[in-house]
Order: sequence, then C-alpha cells, then structure tokens
Amino acid sequence: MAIGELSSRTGASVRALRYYEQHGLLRSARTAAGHRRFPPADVETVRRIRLLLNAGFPLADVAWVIPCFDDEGVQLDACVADRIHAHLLVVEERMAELGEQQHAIHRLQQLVRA
DNA sequence: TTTCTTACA
DNA sequence: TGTAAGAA
Repeated sequence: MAIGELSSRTGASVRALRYYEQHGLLRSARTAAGHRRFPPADVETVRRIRLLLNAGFPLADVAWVIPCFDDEGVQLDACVADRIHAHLLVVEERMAELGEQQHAIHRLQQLVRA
C-alpha cells in the first residue's frame, strides 16, 4: 500500500513513516516512480512501533524489540525482558530527578516576596 | 492529488 | 516531527 494509506490506517504521520523506514524499522519496495510500497503487515508493525515509542523507548531499542513480538503481536519474547526492565529503571531515575526539581521549585516559590 | 527529497524558525 | 519548496 502507499505511504498515505499506511498513514491513515495507523494514525502515524507520513513524515513519521518515512522516518521509521529511514531507521530500519520498516522496509518498503519502490514503484517505478520511486514511491514507497508497504506490505499489509506493516499496519501491525507500525502499531507495535508506536507501542514501544509511547513507552519512551529510543528508536534503536524499538528496532531491537519489534522482532520479539509473537505473531498476534500480543506477547513478547522473554529475551527482551532485560531491555524492558533497564528502560523502566531509566524512567524511574528521571522521575526521581523531576521530583527533586519540583521540590527545588517549591522552595524558590517560598522565597518570592508577596 | 499524492509522494519524493532536502533543509530548517 | 512539522513544514516549505520544487519536481515527478
């Protein structure tokens, strides 16, 4: 299917689709005019990509995890458990930092003269 | 009209 | 990632 169709079927922008392809997350054939042609299965692949991206995984990790989905796309191979856990730790670390910044901001607000 | 590539307030 | 520009 054309990139526009894949876009409307997945909700991902045409721009994002080209970006995914550029990073090896998607593969496409080309028409004589140079237009991309995506296989029907990519509709599901894009949904999986977005699932990982929404969880904050960097694109490089997404490329690594995508092939670990089972055929239905509902279960993940155990081999990616470590990556997922590592990412969780990164996110928790960020939350801790943000919490400290939040406190610092509160302290600053108390220094403001009424 | 849709898609392509390249570049950037 | 959005958007602009020029071409197919």
